[in-house]
Amino acid sequence: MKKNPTPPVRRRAIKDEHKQERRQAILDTAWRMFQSAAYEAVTIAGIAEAQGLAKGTIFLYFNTKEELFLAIQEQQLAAWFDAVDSQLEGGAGALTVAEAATLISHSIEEHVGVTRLLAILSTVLEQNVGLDSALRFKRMVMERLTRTGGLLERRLPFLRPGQGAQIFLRIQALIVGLRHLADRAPVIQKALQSPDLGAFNIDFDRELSETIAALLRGMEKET
Amino acid sequence: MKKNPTPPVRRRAIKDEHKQERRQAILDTAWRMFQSAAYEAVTIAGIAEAQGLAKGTIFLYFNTKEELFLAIQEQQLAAWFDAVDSQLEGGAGALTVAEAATLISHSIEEHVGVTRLLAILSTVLEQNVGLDSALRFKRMVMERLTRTGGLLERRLPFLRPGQGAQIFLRIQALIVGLRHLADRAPVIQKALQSPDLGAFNIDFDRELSETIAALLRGMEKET
Amino acid sequence: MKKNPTPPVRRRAIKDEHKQERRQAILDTAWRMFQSAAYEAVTIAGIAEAQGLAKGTIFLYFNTKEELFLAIQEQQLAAWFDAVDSQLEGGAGALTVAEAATLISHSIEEHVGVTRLLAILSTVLEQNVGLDSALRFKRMVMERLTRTGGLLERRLPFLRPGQGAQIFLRIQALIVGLRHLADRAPVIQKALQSPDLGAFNIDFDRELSETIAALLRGMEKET
Amino acid sequence: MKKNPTPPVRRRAIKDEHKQERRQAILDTAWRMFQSAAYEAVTIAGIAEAQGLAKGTIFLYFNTKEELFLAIQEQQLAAWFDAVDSQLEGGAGALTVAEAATLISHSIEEHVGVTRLLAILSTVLEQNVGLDSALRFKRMVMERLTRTGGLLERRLPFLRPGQGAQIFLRIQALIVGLRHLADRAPVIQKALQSPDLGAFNIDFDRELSETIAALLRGMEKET
DNA sequence: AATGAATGAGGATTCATTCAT
DNA sequence: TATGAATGAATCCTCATTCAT
Repeated sequence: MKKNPTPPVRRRAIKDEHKQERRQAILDTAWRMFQSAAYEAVTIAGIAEAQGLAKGTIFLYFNTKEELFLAIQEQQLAAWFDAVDSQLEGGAGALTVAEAATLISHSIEEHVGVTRLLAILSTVLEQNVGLDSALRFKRMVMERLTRTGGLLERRLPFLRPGQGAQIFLRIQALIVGLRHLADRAPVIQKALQSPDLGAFNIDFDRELSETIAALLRGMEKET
Repeated sequence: MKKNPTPPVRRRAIKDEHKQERRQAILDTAWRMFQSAAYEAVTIAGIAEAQGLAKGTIFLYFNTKEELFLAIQEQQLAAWFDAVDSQLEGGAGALTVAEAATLISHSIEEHVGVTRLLAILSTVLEQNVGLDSALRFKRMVMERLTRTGGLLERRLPFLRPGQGAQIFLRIQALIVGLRHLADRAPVIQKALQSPDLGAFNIDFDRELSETIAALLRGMEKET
Repeated sequence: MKKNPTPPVRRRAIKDEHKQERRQAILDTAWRMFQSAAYEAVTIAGIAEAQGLAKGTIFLYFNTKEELFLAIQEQQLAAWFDAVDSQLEGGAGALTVAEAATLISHSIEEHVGVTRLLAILSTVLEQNVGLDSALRFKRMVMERLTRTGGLLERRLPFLRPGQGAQIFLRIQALIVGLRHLADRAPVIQKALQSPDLGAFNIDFDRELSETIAALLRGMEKET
Repeated sequence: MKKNPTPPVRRRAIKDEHKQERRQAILDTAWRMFQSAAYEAVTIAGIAEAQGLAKGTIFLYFNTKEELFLAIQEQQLAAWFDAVDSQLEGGAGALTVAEAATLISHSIEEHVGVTRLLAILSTVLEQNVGLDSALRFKRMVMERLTRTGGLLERRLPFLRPGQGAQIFLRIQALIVGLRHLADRAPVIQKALQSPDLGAFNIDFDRELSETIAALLRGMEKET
């Protein structure tokens, strides 16, 4: 059935480099599938098939389904932090609160997937994961949070040391919460078409942006 | 086998009044069980048994498990709104932002269960309910949100019309997000014992309170 | 597809009597399947299908596959004890050791299945069973062992109190061991066709009978 | 990465002698692991790792996991026969039945592992081996059985030719059966704490010893 | 209205074994 | 010879929901 004269996929990943490639290919496939389906709908069997591998092979690279998606989250989160960092490092002078809020909320808008994963992080992903994976993930987040928080503090001089990271923690909470408000089940979608419920049709991006702005202003004033 | 001359529980709820009683009894039992167990751990079979009913009977009063818990959420949310309302109506003069933040966050602290339900509202409860239930629930929330939002606006004069409700929506998002951050799986719990990760051990109540305060201050300044 | 004008199987077992019937039907089916297949080859799905039930229904009657087979063992063992008892009660006078050995080993020959179950009792059946089932089973065995042991003591006057039961325990061990020697995998079967290995082709019944006889004689002499 | 000037382990076993060494090393490791874990818990991967080899390498020396353990059983059984032989050859005169029973049961007590392997011999080990391995194993057992049986006949003059081997076969059955009775699953362990079931808590060594004695007495009397 | 027996979908995971390198 | 990456078979059990009684 398969007659590729030149098989596009390496049969065996012997070298570390190739193993990394394969690991990444699995992550990419899973990530792609997750973007158009709910977490539960993305099965290991599906990922394996889509990737041209056997089910068992997936488990050579990830101990559990949850660890696989935690690894995805790790990368996506890192990508988001990268984006924010480069924005914050892009300039030197102090930002206005409005500018900072826009910068952050824009970066989030461009990483929608992260927010969907974030929304199931504690209830699903972190539930079936080894201590190693958990530690690795949390440490990565902590590190980036500290770093990016520091960068933010530099651009928002009213922030006291540590408040940068704290803001991002609060923003994370906001993201999860707003994701929940914005990702509505079909029935809810339908219900909210009722004119009297229009106010529930919130715009995730806009609402996030404004709330972040308010939050920053509030922390500024606090000083 | 059981020949109670005066059965303590009504066998059949014929009159509407009795049906309501039974419906409420089911809700109360489920609510009680949920307070000391995870949602998944509260099974229909368990509720039925605890209530002295048959499994099938539960489904005469609620179409799905999710509708049952949505009804609970409706009541608990109403109770919370009641508490906030009475607080806001208790006084007349303008509140400081700090006072308002304390008032709100205290009311939340006293309704922990609500926040736990809120955290699974969109991902679980709203996923398997009928349009009727969804509409009814959303309408109730909208109504209370508007009302309580109005009351808040009266006590925080810097708020523009509609901002009161908006604040509560933002707080809802915060609650969900912070719940997720605070309710950690055992592995995560263990991981966070690592000294370098201590900053992740957030105190739900305290963090919520402070963030609400910052948010209110920010919205005040906005004007 | 199924158009039985008069369905041969009751659809729902409401009355206790019918539930017992269904439970027994499941046991009978599983037992029948076990007699022509290895334990692992008898799957719950297979039993359910053969019985015209859904998989889940089996679990209404038995908590685990192992409990199901433990229940079978309970019945089969009881049947064997019944047979031995009736033999022992059939006469009154003292038996010779040879007569007793023959009586017992004959009864075993007529209950081959019991010995096959006995052979997997501790390694398989007792591994995934609730405390209740375990207790129930062990108590039943204990009771019958005591009873039948007592009967044996009456017919073999040289036995001291308690030795009857002890003999049956030793016989149980012998059965298990000889079963293991006699139930050979196909390769072993083939290997034992080699002339120099002929002595390994033991005859379960004969060997059991003779060993029991020797054992009884030895216990007689002991006195 | 590792540049040991004098590698402690031979990388490649070219000469037959070295192959034997490696084969034996694998057996020793597996045997050591089996002594503190259940058969299923001793995995090929585990053995390989403990031995510093790759999984695949194990299969260069043994066709299946079962053949590996059959080879272990072969050696351990031989060791046990050696022990018995040297005991039997140690003296010259006739033994009493009690002395013989003690001699044998003591030798078994000192080879607990053998009895544990014996208990899974026919149900597990012999199920997935090649004809060659099977033949080799059975022939070895036959040979030793004959030899040791002969030695026993010399020390127990009442035994007729062939009865020595027969006794050991019966003892093997007893061992298997008593192992099954003595090695109880945790639930069973718990169940047997019930006072009325105390009689099931048999002492393997003691029971084996007494039963062997009875068996020998019985065979003596038989003559 | 109440019961509770029956249903059935649904999926991760392990590990001996193979075989490309 | 050695490696170790890849394979893939194989199955129990839960529990919300339905529906015959």
